[in-house]
Amino acid sequence: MPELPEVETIARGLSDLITKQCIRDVLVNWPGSIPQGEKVFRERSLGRTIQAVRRRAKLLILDLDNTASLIVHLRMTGKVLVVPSGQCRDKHTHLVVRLDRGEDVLFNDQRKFGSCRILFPEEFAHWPFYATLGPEPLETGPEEFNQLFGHRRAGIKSLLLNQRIIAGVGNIYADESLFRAGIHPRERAADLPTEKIFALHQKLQEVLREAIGAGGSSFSDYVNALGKRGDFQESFSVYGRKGLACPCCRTVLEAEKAAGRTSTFCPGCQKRNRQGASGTRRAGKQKI
DNA sequence: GGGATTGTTTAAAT
DNA sequence: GATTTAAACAATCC
Repeated sequence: MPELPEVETIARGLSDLITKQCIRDVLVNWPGSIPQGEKVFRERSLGRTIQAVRRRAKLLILDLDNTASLIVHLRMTGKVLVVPSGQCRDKHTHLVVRLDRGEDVLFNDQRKFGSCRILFPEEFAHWPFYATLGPEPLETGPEEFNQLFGHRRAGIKSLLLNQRIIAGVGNIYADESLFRAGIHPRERAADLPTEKIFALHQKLQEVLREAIGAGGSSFSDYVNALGKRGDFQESFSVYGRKGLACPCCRTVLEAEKAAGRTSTFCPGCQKRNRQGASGTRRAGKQKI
């Protein structure tokens, strides 16, 4: 749910609220939210000042004045909220970072998949997940983008979702950018003409920028650091709209599994390159 | 209670 | 051996 635009929105809001504030206390309600354990987490954060808040991929990163970084991965249902100290605590609030000016930063996660850790630069750089992330889509030019995808035989959607190929894209923005570029989600990347790859690059950047401008998407329960919902769900063309009309050609939208995830697309606007044309013809061996 | 939800890892297949 | 696919995993909701 929180993908690049949502995490970016949280980071920007959080930056205004907590930069230059000092961490006075840490309260742990669910130890599973901090894999390093409470002792290490407290040692590395108590008395430290938050110098900057930023995003990389879907990671929210708070840089501390001891060179360490507090890194939050929201996964499915994670939220980070700033509230007046002691307020608004519910059973899904797993971690409370108490600041020195009367506010708490809450880590709230209904499904407990998210996590928070504090890493020093050396550890951060060698964290396998971080070290293997692909480039930021908004900082990638068309030629580089083409090199990431052009020769690969995997389905285009699974590549978009692969954080090692390109970072920060999830199911929403994969479906929306494929629709805008007129590409079927199960098309093999290598079968796409270069112009289509360029189109995808442009549309992906476009949809990400629009979503950031709208404060992210809140089709379910996403909220930013102030508890405010985003507006981009109003602009979805295909995501979550199976059975409804394509906003472009009015064809009924369909859904298929691609890379193990539901993928909604328009059969009219997103036609397959070759395979689809002659039905189910298939070369080579075929088991009965 | 089965199925869907998510991003990521790991195992298996090509 | 590299690339790709599928299944597993976490917890919860409907």
